[in-house]
Amino acid sequence: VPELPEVETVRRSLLPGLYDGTITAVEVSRFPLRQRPIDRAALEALVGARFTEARRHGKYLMLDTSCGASLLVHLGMSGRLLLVEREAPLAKHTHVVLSLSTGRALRYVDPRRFGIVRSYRTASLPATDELAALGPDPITGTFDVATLTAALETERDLKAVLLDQKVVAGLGNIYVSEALWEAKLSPRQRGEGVRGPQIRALHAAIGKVLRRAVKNHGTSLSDYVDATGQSGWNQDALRVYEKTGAPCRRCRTKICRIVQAGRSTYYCPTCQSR
DNA sequence: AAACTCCCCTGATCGC
DNA sequence: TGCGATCAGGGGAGTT
Repeated sequence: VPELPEVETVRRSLLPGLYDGTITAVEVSRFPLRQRPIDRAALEALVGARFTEARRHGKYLMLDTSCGASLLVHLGMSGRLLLVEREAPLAKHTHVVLSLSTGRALRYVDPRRFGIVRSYRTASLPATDELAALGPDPITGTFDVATLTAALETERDLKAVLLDQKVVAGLGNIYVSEALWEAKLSPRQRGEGVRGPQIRALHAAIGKVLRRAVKNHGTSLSDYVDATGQSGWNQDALRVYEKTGAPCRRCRTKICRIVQAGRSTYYCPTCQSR
């Protein structure tokens, strides 16, 4: 499940090599990504350009090029962005290949096709359907206690608020559970019931779990790997996610799993009681 | 506004 | 050994 730390790890692992050479060819599969056909012509317009910057906002990667267009990538559930030798074996479910003059290739692989690979004018990226409504990035952006406080003025529960990409961009199912455990807050607590000190604790917890996960090169629970095919090791640092029945590290109570909005939430019923 | 349901999609897993 | 059902969760869309 690629969330902010996994996408950031992909971004960093692209940097050795991404800016070298120019794009020489584009190939796309016949399958749609997220129910929309891949825009072959828009991607082919990148031929001749070179990558100049690799940026990230939440779970989105923005790869700027010298022609004024950017590649916008979202990994969805099962997406992989790989920078490999041109001749490396082609993985099943490879949907986009950008060949580089260096003999390498940027490949997008996504079995479930929930992801996005699109090209936009760099200047228009902030106004795109994908990015326009995104909340601040909690690592690089302006996600502060005041922003979180305002977002918590709601009857929605904490799980729903933190998963909402309009509130803060980059948290997914894993890191919401982890941040709420860190802050000792119940995922079922309503936003408006959270008081000042708890809001500060939650804000700090979000930063802490995300920074730790980035340091650990992301969480490789199922099949997440970076752009060079390397796994992360943050799964060894998880406190609650997929830890049903294991003892809470703080109080030894067994970790519980509940379902909220059709998604699993893991938490300690004792030290996250409110 | 927010909750609800349904949908997309493949691979792993499980029961028979 | 295979085969269908179930589950996983990133989103979006439509309805209440």
